[in-house]
Amino acid sequence: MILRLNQSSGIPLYLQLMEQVKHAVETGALRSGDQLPTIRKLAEDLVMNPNTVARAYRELEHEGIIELRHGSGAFISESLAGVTKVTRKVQAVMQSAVERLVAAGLTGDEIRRLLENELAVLRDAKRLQGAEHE
Amino acid sequence: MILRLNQSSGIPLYLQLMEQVKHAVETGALRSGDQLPTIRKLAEDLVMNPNTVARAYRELEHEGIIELRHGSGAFISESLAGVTKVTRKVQAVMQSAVERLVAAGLTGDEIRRLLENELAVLRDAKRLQGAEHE
Amino acid sequence: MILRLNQSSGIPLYLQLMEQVKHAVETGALRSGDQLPTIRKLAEDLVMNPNTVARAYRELEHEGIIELRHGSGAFISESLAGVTKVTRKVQAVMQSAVERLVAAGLTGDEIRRLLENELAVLRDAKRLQGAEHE
Amino acid sequence: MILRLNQSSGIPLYLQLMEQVKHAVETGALRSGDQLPTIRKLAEDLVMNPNTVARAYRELEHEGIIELRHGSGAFISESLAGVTKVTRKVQAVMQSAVERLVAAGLTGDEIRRLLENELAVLRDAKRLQGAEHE
DNA sequence: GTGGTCTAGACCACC
DNA sequence: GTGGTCTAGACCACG
Repeated sequence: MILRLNQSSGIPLYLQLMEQVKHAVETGALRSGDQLPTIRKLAEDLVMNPNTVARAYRELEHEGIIELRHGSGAFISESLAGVTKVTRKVQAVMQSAVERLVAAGLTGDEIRRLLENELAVLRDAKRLQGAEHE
Repeated sequence: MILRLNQSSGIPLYLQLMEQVKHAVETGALRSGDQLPTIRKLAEDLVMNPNTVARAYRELEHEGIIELRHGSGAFISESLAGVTKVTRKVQAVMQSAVERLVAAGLTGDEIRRLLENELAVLRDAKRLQGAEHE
Repeated sequence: MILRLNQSSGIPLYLQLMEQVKHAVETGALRSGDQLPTIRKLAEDLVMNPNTVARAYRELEHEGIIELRHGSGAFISESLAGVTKVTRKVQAVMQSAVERLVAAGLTGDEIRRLLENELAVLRDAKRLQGAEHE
Repeated sequence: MILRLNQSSGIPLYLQLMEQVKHAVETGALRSGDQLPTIRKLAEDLVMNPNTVARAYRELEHEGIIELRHGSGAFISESLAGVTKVTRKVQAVMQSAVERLVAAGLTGDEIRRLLENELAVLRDAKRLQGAEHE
């Protein structure tokens, strides 16, 4: 699993960590039973405060994505009922769209705004289900 | 111009406002020279504090999107050099992708993570240009 | 007299106008009895609101720099007791300093901060007399 | 670092604060990595509202002068690319000029106008580079 | 304990 | 009437 953290993004580090673990689970890069790095090791590797890694792990546990087993570490949960499987086919849809938008000259921020706008339209039309961060 | 604000999203209201104004400018809903609502009026319409609207306007001015004329109001800048034109064709690309992803059962958050992942891949490949919020 | 106005400077237009008239008087470009342009004409020439020109003239009159004679126009005052004569020699001192600073790579803002710092030091030492804008 | 604020100057407090921090950075009184006082402490020391200090810090961050690290404090940026080094030699140029002008009887305001005039002349001659506040 | 956001309301400055 | 500043204080988010 590749972890890309951006210190100066303004997005909380613990949230960046959570999002990347979730995405890895969704794509199958991380599977039920897989062990995650220890808090201490991850904090060291990513040069961040162990409290921050701990918070990410704690909230991932709260969401049922991982299990914290005292004394032995953090593991991807066995039951991942609510997790959608993001297939390669599905990834290809986004990849293709992004490539066309970048080719059209759009920046990442502009693409994000486009996406948010589409999601907002669907939300207004009540066609979109599930937990939303906004 | 449609303004959709989400009080419970956790995203600062002034940022939501900024993003929506930027998107309106990118799609051409707002054009150079157009006058924006006054701070007080917008605050009243959106049921928020005038200081919060003022902060959004002030930061949009810093970014060169709008111009604040003391005593006369807020206007879209005449020179919008860095603004990409988001055409209907470009919007259709995103709309189509989102519709397929929603049909595949993905939630908004999952779609956002997919997008972030694609952008991160391109960023690593140094193919993506322009200001990024992360 | 050359008038240089900067619409986007953030400095009030009426103040810019006042400063330039004062400087012209100090250097002798404008002398006692000289007639200033009418409010209407100046507003037209500089593409600004006549109220703004009127305010500048009103405050210059308040400071005793000019006299407003109803029906005939604005004139530089006959008695300019408090006005320091800025000789060419004095101007040369500043010119030489600025040229050396610009040659050293400083921007206008940096030079202004240098000046403010020097003035503050003198002010603290109580060696500087006279009205200060700060 | 010496901070001189003038409550009655008409110049916004947050701007005065920004200018002084910038000058301290330019002269080397503050260096990359140095921690600034916390918002609350500075507000207390200067007898002003924490929000006002926060605004100064926020705008200095926008300009890339400082870095705000959530939960740990404010620090001078590591990369200060655009900052000119104001050496003692350069300071001496301004000091000497100001002393001669004060000796000639000029007030601070008159000296400021002299400077602005010189800068305007150079600007017109397109010899002056860099960000200008006007 | 750090910075960040938001509200409420007063008062000022500009056009 | 417009935007701009400042204060006061509550509450949240981060490390």
